[in-house]
Order: sequence, then structure tokens, then C-alpha cells
Amino acid sequence: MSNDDFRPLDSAESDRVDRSDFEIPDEWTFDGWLEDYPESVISGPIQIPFDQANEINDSAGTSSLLQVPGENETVRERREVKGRYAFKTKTEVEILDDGYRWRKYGKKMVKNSPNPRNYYRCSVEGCPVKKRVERDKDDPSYVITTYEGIHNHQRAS
DNA sequence: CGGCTTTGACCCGCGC
DNA sequence: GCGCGGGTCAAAGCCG
Repeated sequence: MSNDDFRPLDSAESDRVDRSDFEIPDEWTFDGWLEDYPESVISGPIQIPFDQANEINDSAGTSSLLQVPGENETVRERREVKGRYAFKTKTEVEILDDGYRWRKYGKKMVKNSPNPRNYYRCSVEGCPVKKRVERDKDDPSYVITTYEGIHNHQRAS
């Protein structure tokens, strides 16, 4: 998948998106935009033209919506949160290939949600990056992925 | 054999 | 203290 597969919504499309799904949880305090972070935080399918994406920030300036072509991936929201980077993807698929190799190291049921949360660590020796993946309890057609940390290596699979 | 999942146990911080 | 919730460990099993 190339960078060109991802583009921001234009303003008309953006207006049609129901943003009520996208309330920011209290524990997700906003802490700057992604371009403040090295490219290594981002990879594969979520690599997008952030300068353009920022132009369609919501009024709070804390999220943006992206149109992603494809059967099962249509709308994403991204957020930058205190060294974490989270996005929601409308997808049937649980495992999204983001160009890195991940090793699963835990799975927990979360309170108030019927869906488990999965914990992954980057497979590269010494790389501190983790991510967790869970289905949105309010709208199971979405998968929420949260990245934490910065890869200390190039993408390599 | 090597790398990955699976899974229950363990740890730790926090509120009562 | 103690229990609960969230996060992690690690032994065992699975699979190429």
C-alpha cells in the first residue's frame, strides 16, 4: 500500500461524516500533532499526508478524518495523545498490516466492553514500540489501534 | 528448530 | 490491607 492510497476528506465529504462517534475519551488528553514525531511512529496504512489532514481538523483541533479507499476501510480518525497515537478504522479485519512485525504478548477483556483488547510488541530486538488493538464497544464495525513509542529502526519485515 | 500465540498467573497503582 | 482493573510475563503449545 502506498502513501497515495490515503487522502483527507474534502470539505463536502467531511460534512457528511457523522462525528458523534468520535468523542475523545477523557483519558486521551491531546498533546500535539503527529508531525512533531518522527516518521517511525507511523507506518503502512496510516501513513498519510498530515499537512493536508490537519486542514480538516475538527473544531477542537484534536482529530481529523481521512477517507481510505477499500472494501473494509473507509473512514479513519486519528489522534495524537501524549506520545501515543491512536486511530479508528472501519474494518471487518482485526489484523491490519502496517508494515512492521508484531508479537502478541497479552489479551484482556476490558470492563464495559464485550470485546477483548490485544497487546502487541514490535518484534525487533530492543525496539520499544507497542500497540494495542480492540474493537470499539459502541460501534463494533470499528477497530481502535493505539501505537505507543517510536521505532528505533527502519521498517523491516 | 525458531518464531509466534495462547493463556493463566503475576504485578502494580489506586480507591475504599 | 484488600480487591479491582489494566498491563505484562512466561511456560507451553502450535506451525512454518
